[in-house]
Amino acid sequence: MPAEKKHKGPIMFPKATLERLKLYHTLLQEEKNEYISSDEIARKLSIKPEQVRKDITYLDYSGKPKVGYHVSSLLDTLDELFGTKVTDNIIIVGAGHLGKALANYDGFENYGISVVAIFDNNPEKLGTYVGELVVLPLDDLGRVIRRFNVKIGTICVPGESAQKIADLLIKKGIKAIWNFAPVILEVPEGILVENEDIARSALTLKHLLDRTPTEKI
Amino acid sequence: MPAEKKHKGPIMFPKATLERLKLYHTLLQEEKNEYISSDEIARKLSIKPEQVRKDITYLDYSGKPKVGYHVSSLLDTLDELFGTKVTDNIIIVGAGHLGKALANYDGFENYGISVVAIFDNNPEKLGTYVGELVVLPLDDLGRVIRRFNVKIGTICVPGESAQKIADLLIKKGIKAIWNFAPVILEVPEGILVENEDIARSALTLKHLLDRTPTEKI
DNA sequence: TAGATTGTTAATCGATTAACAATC
DNA sequence: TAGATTGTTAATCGATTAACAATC
Repeated sequence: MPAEKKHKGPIMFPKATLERLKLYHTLLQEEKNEYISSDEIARKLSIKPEQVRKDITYLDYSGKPKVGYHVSSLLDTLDELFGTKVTDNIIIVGAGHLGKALANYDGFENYGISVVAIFDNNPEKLGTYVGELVVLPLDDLGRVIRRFNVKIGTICVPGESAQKIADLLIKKGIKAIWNFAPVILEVPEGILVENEDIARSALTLKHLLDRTPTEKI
Repeated sequence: MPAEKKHKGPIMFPKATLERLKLYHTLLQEEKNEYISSDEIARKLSIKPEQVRKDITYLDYSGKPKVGYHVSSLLDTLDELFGTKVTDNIIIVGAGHLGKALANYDGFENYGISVVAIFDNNPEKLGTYVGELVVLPLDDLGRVIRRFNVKIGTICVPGESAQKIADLLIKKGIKAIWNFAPVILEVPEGILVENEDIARSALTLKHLLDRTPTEKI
């Protein structure tokens, strides 16, 4: 059936809009007042108020003219959008400093993320505790993924082994990879990858910093 | 002097281009061959080859028709752009799990980042070691910033105290903030903020995952 | 030379902004 | 009601893509 373009179902958000919606989410969580205006949101994020209003039109939500947006119900709408009230079980592969920090990260609670296991093949780490979790061998991956219905796998291993781990995770049924390793992963179609290489993100900072006009002496 | 629009000096890159250039940087670091084509870069990143070529025109670099881009010299150009060969000293505030993981992160070496100090005001942490660094009290901030010419301050404290720490860092002379706390910071003009709230970045993953067509049963 | 690949210009597309209408 | 703020439409701007010229 051609000429059938607009179908019901998941609305696609412009990527930039989605990024801003995440920032609104953070901002609203901090907000103490009952209502907030597009002007105030914009000011705090250094963007334009019409941008904020436009972004919000993508949501199934309306503000009140003359009053602003009702903070808690806009937050509910965003929680719905991101699924933060639905808990997703995730696993972490790699019990190095970063893997351990993530396993212990308490910020996940508010976001519907629960770390159910951490894996490592280093015999010295196997069986040790990371918070309340015991470090498990990779052989247990499949079992844990099935048992906890895990869709998201977090990669915290060195770059050299990241692709191998990605392949393994996918083979064991993972649908999305949260990649903290400093490499570009190749994955089959349909598998999501979210890159989170921490050093790479510092590049933006370094780039902008170096270009800031030099101070007068 | 009006009508003077195009001035020499730092070229401004479109934000999206800059993001991709970071990915090219990562990709080229892994590349074993001497040359790489725009087609291959595009394939690995799931983008279009003309996008890659266009992005590269922003750089002071030319490829070779019929051959491709010379990997090591393109990498040099990108290193120059991001300043990865120039070491920036950074400090970390907050010696929790994440702060400690960052202090120990060995991926920074390749990116021209050196962690010179970690701070915390919790008396139980003061004086303890994080890798080779001793946890220092916030009172030492100014001294360390001056001594090591620190421009980048990393915030790894809980959301509640993040704004206070940001204010303090700026007062002590920091020019850029790398913010791992789950809040939006307000800073004076001229101060850079790079947000890196880890849980927030999981929102994208959750959002997309929830919208993936449900599997047939 | 022919062929492959880069580089560039023009066309298209999409996102942002401006202007203003709607609304409480 | 008047005024403030949202919501929407149209204009602008910028980024992506397509087409093709340049080049080795």
